[in-house]
Amino acid sequence: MDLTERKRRILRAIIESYIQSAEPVGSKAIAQAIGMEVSSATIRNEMADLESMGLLEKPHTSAGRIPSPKGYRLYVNELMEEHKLSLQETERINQALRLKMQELDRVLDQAGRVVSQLTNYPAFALSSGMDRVTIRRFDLLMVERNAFIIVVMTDSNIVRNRLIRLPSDLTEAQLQMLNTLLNTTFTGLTLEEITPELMRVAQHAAGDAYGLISLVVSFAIEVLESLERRTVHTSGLAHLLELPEYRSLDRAQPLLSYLSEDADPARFPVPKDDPMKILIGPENVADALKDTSVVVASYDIGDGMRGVIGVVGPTRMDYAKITARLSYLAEGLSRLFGQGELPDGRNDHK
Amino acid sequence: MDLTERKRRILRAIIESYIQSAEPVGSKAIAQAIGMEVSSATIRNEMADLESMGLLEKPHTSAGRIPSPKGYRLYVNELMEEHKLSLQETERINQALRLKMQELDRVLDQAGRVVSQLTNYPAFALSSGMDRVTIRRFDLLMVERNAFIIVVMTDSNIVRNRLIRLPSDLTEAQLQMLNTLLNTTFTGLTLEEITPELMRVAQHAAGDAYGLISLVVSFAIEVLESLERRTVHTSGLAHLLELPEYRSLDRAQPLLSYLSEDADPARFPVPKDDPMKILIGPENVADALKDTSVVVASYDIGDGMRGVIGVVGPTRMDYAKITARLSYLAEGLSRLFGQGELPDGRNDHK
DNA sequence: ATTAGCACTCAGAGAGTATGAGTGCTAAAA
DNA sequence: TTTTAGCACTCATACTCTCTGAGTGCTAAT
Repeated sequence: MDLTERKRRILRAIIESYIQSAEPVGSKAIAQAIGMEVSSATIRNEMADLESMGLLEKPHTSAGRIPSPKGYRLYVNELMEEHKLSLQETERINQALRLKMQELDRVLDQAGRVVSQLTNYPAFALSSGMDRVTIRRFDLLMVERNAFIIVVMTDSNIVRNRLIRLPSDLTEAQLQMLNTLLNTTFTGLTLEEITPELMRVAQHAAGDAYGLISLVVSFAIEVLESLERRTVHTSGLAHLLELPEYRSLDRAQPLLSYLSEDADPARFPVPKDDPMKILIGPENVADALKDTSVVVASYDIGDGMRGVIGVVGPTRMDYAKITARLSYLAEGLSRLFGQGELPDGRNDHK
Repeated sequence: MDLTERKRRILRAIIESYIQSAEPVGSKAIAQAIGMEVSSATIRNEMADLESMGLLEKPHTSAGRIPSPKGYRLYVNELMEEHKLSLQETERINQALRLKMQELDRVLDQAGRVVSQLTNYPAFALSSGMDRVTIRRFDLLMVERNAFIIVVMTDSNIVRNRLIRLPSDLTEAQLQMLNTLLNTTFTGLTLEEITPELMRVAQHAAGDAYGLISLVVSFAIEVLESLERRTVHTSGLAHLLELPEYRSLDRAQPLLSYLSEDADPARFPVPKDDPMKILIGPENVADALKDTSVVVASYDIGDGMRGVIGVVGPTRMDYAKITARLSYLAEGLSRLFGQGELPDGRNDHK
């Protein structure tokens, strides 16, 4: 059986109605939506066909039809019209980019927050853990006789610092020596390359100052570790409860706990080749997401790394609107990072 | 009518049973809990008295009794026994302090996360915005000809940094000059004291390099602003839904939206004089919290500043357990910060 | 002061019924 | 061959009614 133009129109009308109302759609309503060119009986026949093609489903005999995941897929691939962002929408996103990014101190993670506010769905943001990060340079700044600041900068242009206080005093000369030693011995090394042997070598070279060396190096290790670690941030989980499909706690609970707090980054889908990906219901690998859809977009954060933001919702989510907003935001983020100037001080990528 | 010893025992038994089960407590159950010294009829009489004293309530005629807020208050003040933390519990908290604090990069905010995991209730953490922060020193570190790192340190020993890239090149001498100018002109100033006039003066002094000055100063302003701003972080909101009183979404929804995301710090109670405060039901100012209880504790973050962590839950929350855990954690945090060594690099307080 | 006994209350569960939106099928009309 | 009107059928939902049992307050006896 082939998908005539009329069938497509009907399918699209059904999906768009269902996206709006979350209620099964009946033949009569569609007849009207289509424009009364045919009667509801005809629509019924068509709907029966669409069902046998696997594009529609019936919650029970005497309800209307709802789209199947396959139906949504067809819709997303072929039927869906690009949602044009209104001036207000783009303005709102731009504002979020400008304002929020200045306010929030961990841009990467907090991008998720913006997404969730923008879409009114729960959102997540992944920081893509980097491989093989190394320290490019160390700087030690004397503050008082017994305190100094460590500043380390990685090869991916991330800068981190820490204030260290010491029980004993310290001369400018010592610090200078330390600085040289660090920059000659510990730059350009990955986490694995900082071995105990290396530390022993450093111990020989440094003598008394070895205690200081190990303080600085363990800070460097912390920095490298934190950068290699991938992290998830979820936000707007409460939005889930606003949706009719999650009014019942039994439905909401498992999804919430899947998403909440210390979620495992590996559980979240990431777009591979394309900048954006839509996963509908069972297309998701994770069991907890089998009844939900996920839209993910990635954005450029410089140095060839990509950040990921995504939205989670019921399969009937408004794909057109969400994808439009998400991709606009992702583009904005890419631009922001691509320019080489991060608004926040503690996360500097090129 | 006075509160005899027996009445107190009965009240306590009722409250502790209700805390456990969330079900109205009947006279028979209490007779048993007390030890069968008296019959249920006697308990009923006592309960009637307790009710007329405003310590108990009836959801309806033929249910058992539940404690009133006044009852909880009495319990908390006089009846409650100190909950002794078990070895496992203290160990768990210590571990959270050690481990989590190293992992998480924004200790202050993330303290809330630990609380929520520790108590299984939604939790919040406030960073107490500081007054009159000033920059104590600026450091500029040359990275490449067209890039340098700004490091600023505030009078409260917080260090922040940012990498700046420039379209044009820059000499070491220029940077040196800039450094001196910044450290003579812009240190020790509060946000309000950095006026346009001051900027004009700096413009005269700096000449061509003014563009750089304004870059650095606007970064400093950002830092000062971010420190003066009080922020809330809530976590573990999903725990709310595990509680029987919030199984119905209509109850949970308003509280969730009150707590969620961009909540206003001013809405959250803070302990004033004592290190810990319990607010029971209507004792809360905020309408949305009228049916809930809040336990808040503050901890020392150095430089005379205090952080606040708190737990939100139904009025029947297990005050004994929660307060014990919260205060132990708060003490641990105070110790951690008090030592002057913060585990994370980007938030250095004394 | 305590207790046994008893009538009374009332939320919640379960059963039965009505409602109506929506379907599939058939047979006639286009 | 396609479309349509008509009709019997389905079934989730809402509603009503009744029953049950935990729990109460009161009274009279201990």
